[in-house]
Amino acid sequence: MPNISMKLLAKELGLSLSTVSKVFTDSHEISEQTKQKVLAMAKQLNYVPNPYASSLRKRKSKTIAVVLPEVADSFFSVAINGIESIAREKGYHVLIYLTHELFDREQAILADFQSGRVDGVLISVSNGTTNDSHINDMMQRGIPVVFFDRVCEETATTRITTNDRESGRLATQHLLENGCKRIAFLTLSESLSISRNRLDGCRQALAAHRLIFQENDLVLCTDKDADNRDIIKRLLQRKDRPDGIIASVEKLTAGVYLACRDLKMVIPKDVKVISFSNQSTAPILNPSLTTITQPAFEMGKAAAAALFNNLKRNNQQYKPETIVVPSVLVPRESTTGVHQG
Amino acid sequence: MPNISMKLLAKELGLSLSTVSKVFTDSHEISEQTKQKVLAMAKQLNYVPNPYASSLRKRKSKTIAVVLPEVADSFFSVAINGIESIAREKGYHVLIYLTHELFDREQAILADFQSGRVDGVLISVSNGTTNDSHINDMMQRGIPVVFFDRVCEETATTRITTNDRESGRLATQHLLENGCKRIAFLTLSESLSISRNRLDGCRQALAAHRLIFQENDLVLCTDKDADNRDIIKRLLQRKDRPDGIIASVEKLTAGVYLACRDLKMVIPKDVKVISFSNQSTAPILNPSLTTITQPAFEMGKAAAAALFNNLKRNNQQYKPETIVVPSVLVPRESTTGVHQG
DNA sequence: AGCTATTTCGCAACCGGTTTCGTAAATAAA
DNA sequence: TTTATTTACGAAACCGGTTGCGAAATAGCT
Repeated sequence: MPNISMKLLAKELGLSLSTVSKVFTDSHEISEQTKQKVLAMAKQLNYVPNPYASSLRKRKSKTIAVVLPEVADSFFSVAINGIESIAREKGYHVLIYLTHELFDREQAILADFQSGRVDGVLISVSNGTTNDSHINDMMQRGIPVVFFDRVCEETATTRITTNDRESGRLATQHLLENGCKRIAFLTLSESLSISRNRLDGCRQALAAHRLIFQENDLVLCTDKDADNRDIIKRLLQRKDRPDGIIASVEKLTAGVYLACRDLKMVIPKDVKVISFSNQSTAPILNPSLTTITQPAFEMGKAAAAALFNNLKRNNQQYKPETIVVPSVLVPRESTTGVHQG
Repeated sequence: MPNISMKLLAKELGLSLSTVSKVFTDSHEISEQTKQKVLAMAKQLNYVPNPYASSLRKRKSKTIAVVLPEVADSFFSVAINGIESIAREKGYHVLIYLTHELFDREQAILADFQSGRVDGVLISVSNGTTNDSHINDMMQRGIPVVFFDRVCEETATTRITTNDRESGRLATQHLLENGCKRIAFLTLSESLSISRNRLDGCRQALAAHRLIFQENDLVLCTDKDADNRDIIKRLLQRKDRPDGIIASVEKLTAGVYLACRDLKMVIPKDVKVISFSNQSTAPILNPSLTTITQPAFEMGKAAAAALFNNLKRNNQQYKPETIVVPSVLVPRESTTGVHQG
């Protein structure tokens, strides 16, 4: 049995195809009476209109794409929830794509969107993204793009970020206030906007305390946990070792804890640790982990909401506005030594 | 400027629309020479065929749906990676939908798929799913469905699970071998297949040791962390309190650790803890957490692979096969007291 | 009643590819 | 050279809705 089409529905009702179609677009041309009749029959036959036929004619897909580096990180997991929640509200569908931090894959994914597959794109750029021409191509084709979390700052469109610089500042200040004299900053990338901004904030805070950031305290880690553990161990074995560590991404936390364990160093006595993290296990780590927690769900929602705004006014000119959803610093034992609820 | 269409491309080349189309389907009817010419021009003009026009005519969307309870859990996050990796390999696109554990939302989502939006469905059923008629509807329409992780055992289609029962047995046995006399089993749902199976395994292991499971040692938790903390505290304050706890889902772990902290009970001395979890922080918890780790990535891949198999042979009859990807028990301090790497 | 305005619906073109079929030219077989 | 095949391409129908426009039916008005 072929899926029932609108044509079939029309024949069943003794109406024309166009009349039935107009019922579904809720056209004023159709009387309330026949609308009811059609809707009733549709429900009875379990009819669902073919979205692709509609997309073809209307040149709208009612679909957005979410392009992410990966979903291993708990930030993106939660962000997806936020995105999905408002997409569903608007009756949109969500396609998901992973770049695995590869620039060429990111380009290939966006290139496919030239086809009209999606009406808009939400993107958190990959680690290796060096330019934004693929993004601009999208927008020139009339497909709005909204950045979230990992943004391209030069690109003229809406950006949703958290207050990365401010958070970096706060994290550093928090360490200093808890007695740290020398702070190391762990990062995965020097090019990513969020990393740069967090580091900038760190530098600012140090400067405010008349300290300057030593360049060898900027530690570039890899995406392999085992390597990071070694890298951090070496950091902690230096004679001028830091007494405070900022892990600028969630996945570096484990390396710090394990390195300390290996070296029999005690957090926070020997070294204090603060991490940019959304992990729900932060309170039950030992010691519990002081975190800068990003508002992942809210950022997801804000990003989707902004995209739908840009979708509505379909001019090609989007204002390069940056919406900032602030992170919160949650102090715990790893910096304060103080145990709390 | 309208997006360039195949018709435009054809005109540009002085060829007919159908000829150009046949180039893209790599038809034998077209000479190698003109194929090259068309492809070259297509690349030059940056032409990407409209997927919806193609879907409409071919009655294939090259798209699959992934229906999940939520992505807050790290299991699903990683599973998505597995799914996406093989979908991309096959040239398929991935739509994602969240049920938020609501049965009616799950039904509504699947009902939409009657439209032909997707060629196949990967689903992990919601907590509240009580029957499988919506799944069967899908399959009768010729849309294959593959379960993963949270399956419906009665439904006649492919299922990807981990060895839940065996793992429940192993977890229990592990606790017993480490000296536990009385074991509590924390769960979120009594209806979910995975919970039931894990519990069954637990019962089996106890029986093998000539112990029987006390019904009040089955503790039903909620999805609110604060409540769970209290529930677990009450459990640990009973005079016949357990000396071993199995958390059958990841998100219950925090409750156990916090409850113990509140009561000044020491893991593993006072109570040993094992958790079904994929959290990367397990090794750095204090004490480090013994886990049963599900092979999330492999399950995602297996599920997608199975779906594509069912997609290929497009008969409506799918064999109700269950593919089991085994979990691994990683012993750590929370049960053994022994510190390791 | 006569005439215009409004409501309600059907016809047909259209969205952008896909595919069947027909045909002219090129090649092979007789 | 004639006939049978094969090769290479174009015309047109089609997938399943959407929409502009025209026409019939009804309502409103003098």
